[in-house]
Amino acid sequence: MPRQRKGRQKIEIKRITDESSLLVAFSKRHAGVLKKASELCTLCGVEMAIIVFSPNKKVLSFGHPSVQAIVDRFMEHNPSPSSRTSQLVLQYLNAKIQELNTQLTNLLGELEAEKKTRVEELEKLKVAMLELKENCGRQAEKLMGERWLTL
Amino acid sequence: MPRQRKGRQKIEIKRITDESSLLVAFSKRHAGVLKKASELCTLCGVEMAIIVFSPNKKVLSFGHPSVQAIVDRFMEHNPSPSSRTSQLVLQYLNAKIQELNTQLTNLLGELEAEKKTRVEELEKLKVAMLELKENCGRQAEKLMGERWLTL
DNA sequence: AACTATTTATAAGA
DNA sequence: TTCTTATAAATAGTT
Repeated sequence: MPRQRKGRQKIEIKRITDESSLLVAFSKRHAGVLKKASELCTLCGVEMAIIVFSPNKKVLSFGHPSVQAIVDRFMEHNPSPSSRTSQLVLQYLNAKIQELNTQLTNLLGELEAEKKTRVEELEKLKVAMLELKENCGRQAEKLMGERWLTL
Repeated sequence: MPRQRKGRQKIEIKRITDESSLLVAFSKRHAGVLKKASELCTLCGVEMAIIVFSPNKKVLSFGHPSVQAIVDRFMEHNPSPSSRTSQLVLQYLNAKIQELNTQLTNLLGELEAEKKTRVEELEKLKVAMLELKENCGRQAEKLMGERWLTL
């Protein structure tokens, strides 16, 4: 090299104000973090995930064996409020369905019983009516027989 | 320093076999990764999270502003199969409940109608029976009247 | 946990 | 974005 250059300088760890320097720094350091992470995984055989929202609002992620696997495992240890809530909602809905099913079964039974009762009542009345009719005829015959005797 | 020491040596990036060396390396490198991550957050103002399952199976995590916030945001972008599934289950259960409610309403209506029909039929038969009874009496009177005339 | 020789990461420049 | 290089920072091996 023809002349001496500055090379790396010590920097203060605070928000970089110049936008383009920030993007360059992000790109380099993000790559650096991922490299260190993958080395950690290989050297120590551990499982881990990194999720980053870049300055351009893009989602960058790293995961060994996969981000999804790690996040899922994490959620088991630390369930989020929202997942707790949907667990509760699920339990509630299941209970509600059981309840409605029970109600339906009971109501169907009641309806069946009602229909059966109706048929039975009609049958009884039919029998009663036939008896009434017969009784009416017998009484008329008896009446007529008595008249003949008194004459 | 009294004598020259070896200092840092280049290592191959492959699983460390000696368990205690592995634990030491994990501890140092894990700290290193978290430091790099926190510098990245400060320098570039980005949000990120790191989740690690240590060799001792403990969950170690870093998050800016919080692991939960980052994971939640990530899940919105990349819903896991399990959360997709529970969304579907939720939809299904809600639909099922609507259906059961409709069935219940219909069944209640049917039961009401059945009861009403039963009452009406009984009423009609009662009226018919009374008519029959009266008719029977009238016919008897008529019969008796005829008899007196022929005598 | 501390030390330090050395490797590795990276800020600045091109 | 990518390469180069001087230098800061991380860390392997040792104590």
